[in-house]
Amino acid sequence: MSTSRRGYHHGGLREALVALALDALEKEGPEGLSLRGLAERAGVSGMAPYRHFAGKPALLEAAARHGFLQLGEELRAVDDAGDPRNALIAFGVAYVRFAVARPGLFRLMFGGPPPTGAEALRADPETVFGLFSARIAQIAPPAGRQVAFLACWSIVHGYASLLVSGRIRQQIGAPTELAERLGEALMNGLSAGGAG
Amino acid sequence: MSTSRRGYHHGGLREALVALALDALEKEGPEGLSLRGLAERAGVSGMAPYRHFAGKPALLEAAARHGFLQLGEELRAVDDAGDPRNALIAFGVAYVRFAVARPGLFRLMFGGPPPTGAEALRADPETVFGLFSARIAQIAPPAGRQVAFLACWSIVHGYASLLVSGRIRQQIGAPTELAERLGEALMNGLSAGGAG
DNA sequence: TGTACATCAGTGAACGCGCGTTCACTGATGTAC
DNA sequence: TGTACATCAGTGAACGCGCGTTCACTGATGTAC
Repeated sequence: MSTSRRGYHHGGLREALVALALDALEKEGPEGLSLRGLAERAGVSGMAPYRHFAGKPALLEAAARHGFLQLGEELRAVDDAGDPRNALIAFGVAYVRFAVARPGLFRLMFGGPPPTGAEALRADPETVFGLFSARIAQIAPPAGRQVAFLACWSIVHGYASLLVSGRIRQQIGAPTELAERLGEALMNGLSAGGAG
Repeated sequence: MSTSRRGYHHGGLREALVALALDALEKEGPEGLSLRGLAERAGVSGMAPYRHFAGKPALLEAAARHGFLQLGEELRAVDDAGDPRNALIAFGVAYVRFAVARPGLFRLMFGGPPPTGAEALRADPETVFGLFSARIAQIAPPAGRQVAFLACWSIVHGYASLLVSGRIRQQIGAPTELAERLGEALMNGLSAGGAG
């Protein structure tokens, strides 16, 4: 609304700061991110962010939450309730694609304990992974669901993490293609073993 | 040798600094680690570390290398060339045990790009995971080895990472027991699908 | 065994930096009457 | 429609801190002769 008018009031400073944080996350990594730097880039005094965030951890949490919501959307976009096996593989591919496209954000989201330790943030992944759970429930017997869920999330998260931390050279194959093959191998295991 | 004599010369400052770094890694996390703090804890001036390390990244690399060597040892200790399937599962359990016991070190080792980007450090995991490779070669056909290797490393690394970053509550089961079940599920998949 | 000297491993003061955060403030905005 | 006033969203100078790193130095050690 006041976005068009430049002046004393920024208008959408909160959203602008989160957007700049997401940008800086990729350029400088989670460690290099500073509140002052973001304020400067937003064209605003160093104190202005404190109008909108309690402090640096609060801003980081907002950025991480944004990431979880975005990841959730990208998973939903490839979901397929009719073919849960394919849906799970597609989730894995989307997860890896997300991590490779936004390694800084991915590291913020999963690199350590949540910035503020807020319950809400901790719950967010479970919202995202409610998608995983729902598809798993379609293919695994109740007793095997927990292990199947952990297996799916672990293999995909591990592959994404190893790519992002540079421990796997990407040249050995397109990440998304390999993610697909990993998913298939695991699917075989879950059905063969009954995951019990 | 001169360890017993306290005086101008510390004696084993390099080793002492690495040991203190490993300690601080668990108490303050990789981000909270400072060269000055370590020097102070070693009872030495702030400049003394520069006798032994080019700078902070060099010290971090030394600590990370220590971690990779240690992890390699712990994997070797549970190796079993006679039963590669069991050996791989035991590797996974040991890997998870390592991560849970030393989360700070684990995050340093795998949290981001290697501190100095040195080739030697990048190669270290491959030394460690030469163990994985050798056992995989015993159970997977040549064409499927790459995928099988990635699948093993990913599932175990992912589970360890999710535990360390607090995204999985440890209460849902003993980490090592779950690691074992994840390993079994994956083993089924690798043999059922031919991993080809 | 004694001496001279190179080298090694530390000291300690200081630098400049960027940070998160505080403080008291001021300009802009919106609303009640 | 106009005015008074509460509230909101910024300013800008300053604080104190801990950091990595520099500099010129000095005490301890070991070795050649």
